Amino acid sequence: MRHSAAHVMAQAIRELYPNAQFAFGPETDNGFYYDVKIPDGALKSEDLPKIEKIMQRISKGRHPFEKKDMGRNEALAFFTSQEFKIKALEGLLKDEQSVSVYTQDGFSDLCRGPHVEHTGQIGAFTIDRIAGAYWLGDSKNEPLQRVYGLCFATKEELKEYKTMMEEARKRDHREIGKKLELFSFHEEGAGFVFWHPRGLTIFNLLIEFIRAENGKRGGKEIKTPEILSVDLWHKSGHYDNFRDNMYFTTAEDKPYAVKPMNCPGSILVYKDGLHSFRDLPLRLMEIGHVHRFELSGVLHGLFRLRAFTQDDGHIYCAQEQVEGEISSFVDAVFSVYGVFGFEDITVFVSTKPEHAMGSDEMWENATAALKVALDKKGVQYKIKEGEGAFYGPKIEFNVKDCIKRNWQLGTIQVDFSMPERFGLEFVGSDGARHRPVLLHRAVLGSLERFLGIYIEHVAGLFPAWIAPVQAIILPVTDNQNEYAAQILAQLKAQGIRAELDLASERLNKKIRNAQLAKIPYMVILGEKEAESKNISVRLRSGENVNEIQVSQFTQTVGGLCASHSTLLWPEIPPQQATAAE
RNA sequence: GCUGGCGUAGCUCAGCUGGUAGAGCAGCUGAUUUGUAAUCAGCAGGUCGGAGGUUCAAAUCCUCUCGCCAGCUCCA
Repeated sequence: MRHSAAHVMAQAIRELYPNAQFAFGPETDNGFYYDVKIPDGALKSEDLPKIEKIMQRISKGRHPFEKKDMGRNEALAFFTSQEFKIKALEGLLKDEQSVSVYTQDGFSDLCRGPHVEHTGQIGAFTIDRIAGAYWLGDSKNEPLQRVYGLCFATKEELKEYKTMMEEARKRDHREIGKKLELFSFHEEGAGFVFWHPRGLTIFNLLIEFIRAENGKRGGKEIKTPEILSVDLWHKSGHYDNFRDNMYFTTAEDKPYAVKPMNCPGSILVYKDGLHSFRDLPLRLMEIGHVHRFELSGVLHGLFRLRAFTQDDGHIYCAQEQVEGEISSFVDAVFSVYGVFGFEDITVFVSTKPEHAMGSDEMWENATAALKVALDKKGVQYKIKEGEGAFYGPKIEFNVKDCIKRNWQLGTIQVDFSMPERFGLEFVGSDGARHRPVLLHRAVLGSLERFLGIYIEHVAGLFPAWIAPVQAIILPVTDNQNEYAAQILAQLKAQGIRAELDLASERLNKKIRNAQLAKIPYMVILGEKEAESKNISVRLRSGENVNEIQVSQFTQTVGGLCASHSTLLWPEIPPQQATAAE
């Protein structure tokens, strides 16, 4: 349907620009696009509504899509005025005996199909935007204009999608990060994030959380240097495979590299001593800060940085322990994601790529171990053929956020290559030296990216346990300032991250400011509270819990935080995350 | 990196075809002492991203550069 819509769009564009040249026009996840070239001109944004209008007309005409097979030479003759179709026939399709051509309403296009029966079946669509593209996606080739359309079976779905996009725009973590004073970016360091006090509070709480999770599961934390001799990176293979993404520096004429990954450092720690089979599996975790050079055009808020922090881990184990380690890692992933409200998790197993190290037997064993571990747990997964790392197969974990976008987070990879390159060993029960298997794993991946995703997932409405400011105290008048200061001290003494608003403003304004800062608890202190020595609490969700004791508040909040609850108050349903102001 | 768009006060933005900058919010000061989403008034705040150039005159035009945004770097 979407692909058929692309043909209809091409027809509409040809009507506006009769000599338009068409390249490729496939479907996308939510619509379609077509790459076009307008000789001696360009499509303008004013053209989009016109195109859409013509498309509506064509659609209403219910013109049938007719398929015709023709020989390659016949097609070459047929498309003489379409330079890109010729190029396609002479390039990509040069080995084909015959190709197919689809025609609707007098417009013919080279196409493998299939198509819907007639143009009335292309559903609800709209022309979205124009962007730049190149013939075959190579910037050395001729520039084209890519016209994007959205297309869904029904108007309702189209509308739903538009609403979702609007919602996504409002949740943009870059905007929320600015409004909530979490972090900033500066020209002086493109691609590097500057954490502000509130953002760093969240970041540190996240580390604290993941550190505890790792510890619970037998992880031992290490920390390795950020700059290491280039020799090490030659040995690890990063210099050969990853050099373009690395930063280099020199001191005393010796070349160094800033680490883009933590594994070589971890391996040096492992190698610093002899290991018995009794030590395995050895799970070395590292909250590692890595630098990776990325092309300027791909930088994107916290999602794509040039320096970020991984909740990395390297597990050294015997071959027969791999399955068990995978199994417990999967448990960890599901458990951790659940805490953040990511319930919809998709699992992929990526298999041997074209360029790979190690024997087929090794790959088969490792891939089988991954699959068996997942099967035994009853975890459904999909295969990504040939998408594994060059050193081993991997499992990838995707989550769906509350507006149904997919994100890849954790991964666990089996590595036979590094243990070989670095000559890793352990002494087995037989007294002989054996080679351990290395598992690379990360639950959250990049903490920065994870926080970006999480910010958008909750639209900045952090649960109490990770909210940078948990409570703000709002005296109704200056007469309560002194009482408010006492309450502040009490809350802080109980470990609540609290602040006090002493501005000479009305309560309404203070509440508004607190709401905009998305602070979970507003502690309101007026004459009544000062007298009774109680506090009244307004929840961010609008509910009130009036006239309670401070200890009741701190115990309740403490309990909710300890369990990482998403509730703001017991028995009050959690706040629906919306991007509203 | 490439293509296109954008860059004006801390933030969000206005500033027509060139005549050397303006609003709201935030900030500061004062008044007000207020009970569940914006009290009033005053003040202060900008080498218009940066560097060149055209011009009597540049935020406005040109060149370069930096950054941001969208897209591309799979796909008849």
